[in-house]
Amino acid sequence: MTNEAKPQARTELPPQYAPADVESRRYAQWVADGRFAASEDSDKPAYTIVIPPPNVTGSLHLGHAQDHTVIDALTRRARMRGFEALWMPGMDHAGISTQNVVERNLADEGLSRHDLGREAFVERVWQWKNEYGGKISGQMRRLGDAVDWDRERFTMDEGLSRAVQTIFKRLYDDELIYRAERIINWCPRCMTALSDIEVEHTDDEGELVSIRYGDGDASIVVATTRAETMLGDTAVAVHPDDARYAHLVGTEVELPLTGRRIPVIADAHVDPEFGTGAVKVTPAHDPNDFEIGRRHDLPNLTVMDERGTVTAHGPFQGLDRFEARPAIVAALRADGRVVEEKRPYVHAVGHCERCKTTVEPRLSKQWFVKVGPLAKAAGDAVRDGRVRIHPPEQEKRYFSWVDNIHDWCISRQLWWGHRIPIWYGPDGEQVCVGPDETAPEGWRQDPDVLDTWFSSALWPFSTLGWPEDTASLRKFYPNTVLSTGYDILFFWVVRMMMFGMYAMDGTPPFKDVFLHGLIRDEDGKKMSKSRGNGVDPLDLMDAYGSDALRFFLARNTTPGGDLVVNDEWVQAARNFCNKLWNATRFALMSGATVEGPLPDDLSTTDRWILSRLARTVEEVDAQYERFEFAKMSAALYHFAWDEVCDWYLELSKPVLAEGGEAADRTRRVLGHVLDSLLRLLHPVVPFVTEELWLALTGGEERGDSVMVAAWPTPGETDPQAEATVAALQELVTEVRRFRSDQGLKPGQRVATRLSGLTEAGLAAHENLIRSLARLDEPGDDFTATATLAVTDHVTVRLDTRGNIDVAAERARLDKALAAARKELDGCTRKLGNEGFLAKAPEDVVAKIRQRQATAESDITRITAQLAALPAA
RNA sequence: GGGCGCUUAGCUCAGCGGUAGAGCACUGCUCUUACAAAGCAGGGGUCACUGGUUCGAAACCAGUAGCGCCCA
Repeated sequence: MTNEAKPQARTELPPQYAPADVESRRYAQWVADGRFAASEDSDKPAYTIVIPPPNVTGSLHLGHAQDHTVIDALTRRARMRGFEALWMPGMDHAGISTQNVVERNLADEGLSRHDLGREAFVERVWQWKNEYGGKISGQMRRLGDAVDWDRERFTMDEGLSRAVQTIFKRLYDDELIYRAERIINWCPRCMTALSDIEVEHTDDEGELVSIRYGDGDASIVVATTRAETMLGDTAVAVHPDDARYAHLVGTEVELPLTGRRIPVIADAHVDPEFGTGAVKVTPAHDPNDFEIGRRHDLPNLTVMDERGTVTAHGPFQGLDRFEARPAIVAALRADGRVVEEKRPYVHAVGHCERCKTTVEPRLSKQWFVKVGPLAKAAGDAVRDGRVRIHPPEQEKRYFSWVDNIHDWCISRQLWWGHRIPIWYGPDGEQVCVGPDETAPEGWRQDPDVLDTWFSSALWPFSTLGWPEDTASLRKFYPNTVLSTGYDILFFWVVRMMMFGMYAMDGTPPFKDVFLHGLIRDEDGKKMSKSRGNGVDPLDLMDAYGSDALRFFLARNTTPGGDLVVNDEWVQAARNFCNKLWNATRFALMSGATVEGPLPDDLSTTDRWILSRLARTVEEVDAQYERFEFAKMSAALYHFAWDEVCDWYLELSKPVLAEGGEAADRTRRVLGHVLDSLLRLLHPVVPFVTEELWLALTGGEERGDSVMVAAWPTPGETDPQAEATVAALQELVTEVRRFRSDQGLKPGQRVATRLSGLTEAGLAAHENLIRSLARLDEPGDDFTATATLAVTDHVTVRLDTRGNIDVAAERARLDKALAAARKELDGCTRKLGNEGFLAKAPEDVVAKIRQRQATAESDITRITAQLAALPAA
């Protein structure tokens, strides 16, 4: 290959970036080259993040895309910084939702899971998983996720199931798992127990009915929103100090409609201020009443079955709970028992997180984790700084939860999931069976399965081979960072903390927890399946490219902050990718190179851009450390667009056109700056940077990749070059503003005489100034028709040949004068204030004095210009 | 009911004691050979309200109003 041929080939980038031509090709190449694989045998320090396992039933939404962008950026950057970076992929089995989906499919065939039987049904779910579970991995490939696919895990895999059984057995043996009859949240539609946090509370319109129990002097009025539960009342409770009812405590009243007599009891938990101060007690159908019942040895009378159908004998038997309510109120009314009815009465009602059905508190025998000691350890790990939560404000939520935690109901009346490893003997014995143990002959296994979060809680180490002492586990545990939305802090993060520390000898599962916000639609509403306002990330990627979506997400990801989706912003991110594309295209056309060391004796503008690059590297590193993705992205956006493209490339054009050694040096600096910029951007926008970096460096033939290029380190800053270029920018901008105000066409060149450049330190840059401001040298017939005094030093005389719009110029100067006067007034007022002079720090006073002086000279200069204007 | 947080330009947000900022949107002029998915220039804010602290408050304190989230 000849030297001439190569640069020629390198200029052949099309004028627009076409993501579709690049993305799938690059991703396939990365996978083929094994770029994502992490090795436990590596000498490099480990950097580990596990994917928050998506539900196998679903597909990724924008919230996942945001989370994946963050994780991918962190791990890609870690890899470039020399870490053995592992991003662990996988999915969870999503017990309730998956079972629901498959049951719905069965229903279409007119079948229920009971028609199939347990074994066949579970087989059916596996079939479904194998058929449809692939959608998510396809989405991840489109997003560019650099996950180690060879390590992909599923919570129902054999190894992970073994981990579940192992930890269950350990917790059971440590008496941290127990079975008890309690009031739990029951979903009558899913027909299973739910944990507290799987219940969503909303303010719903209901009714408040006041009912008189007993008769005459021995009557007492109670209020309820759930009249149908009165069939199961076993007491009426009042506060012990409530004088109104003191005479009734210890007596019995007749329960309407049933003829049963129930006691009036005194309990300190009754609020005498609420309603009549007397409450009906239904221990089998309300958690608070259950506690009262326990304290007073009341019978638990269950009057509804697991479908929410009334089972109490009598006229209401067989009615659904929502039919029974009006029927019972009507009967009470007919009986003269209803004292008052409030309708609508707004109160908090619990709903099943998965299907939104109203949750029924139900007395039943379930398995629980005793979380007290586990939560204590999890809280301490954050309190003593072993685990840091970003942003720190979220720590309060974390603490309030681990400090006030309730035992965790882990059994679910489902078939899809990890079956509880407890076996019952013929005489009521029970045994917990470990992974390599078998239950005694003839014993029966508990029919229930475990909450999905029980297995998700093991994710940071079960995916690495635990309970085996694997090399992977030793290398990659604890994880470095855990990134997820703040909405699942309790669902998942706390539980990983509890189980991780329990299983791994007190070592927390990760060092940093990064919590980002939720995605909202354009109206600011939270995106959710039930609202139907979700956006498919694939649609946005199809329209604008993966990098555009990723850059948009990164640029709007703040610790704890929500993100509003707007098509125009994704478009703006797409435009940014195109800008990068064209900057590199220009560089290639200009012969930019990455070969050899940076030359000495660089020009001021070369030193300036290198100084700005150094500051950008520092800024990007600092923001990454703080998980400030928005600020990190903004720093790169600003550097790339405003400094490299808008100024450095424009400043380079005349130098490159000139040719010679100066041009060679600039070609080298240009190559260096773009090389560094592409590396810095790669973790966020992997595809376009790979394509451009390979083109710029010629790395394609070497089988190279920006993925494994070293992360830039900050170079020297050059304050002197920065000051000079700042002055140059001010001068050029001032001339451009004048031109624009005067209505001069952008391309129109204007003969101009510049004076005072030497004093301003800009003498060496006159040709650059002329190039950027489109100013020609004055000819023989030069006549200054307008004068600009830009700073104290520089005067610009322009020959606009009578085209001067005096009114426009006067308006502009008047405005500038007003601003300068306002500034002068402010400064003078401050400096005339003795309190300010006496108490303000010296540097502040000096700064104000400086500003006062500048304002004064501005006023003098502008006033002179105004005076020099021809009369209107 | 308890707790936490928010209120700054049309939108989304940054700034958290010392000249009110960014991106997008908007207006004007331009196809100036990297890019019209662009360039250049510009307009736009009593920093929710009321008090207080301070030489100085968007920022600190107290209260008010509205909004949001979490937990019960």
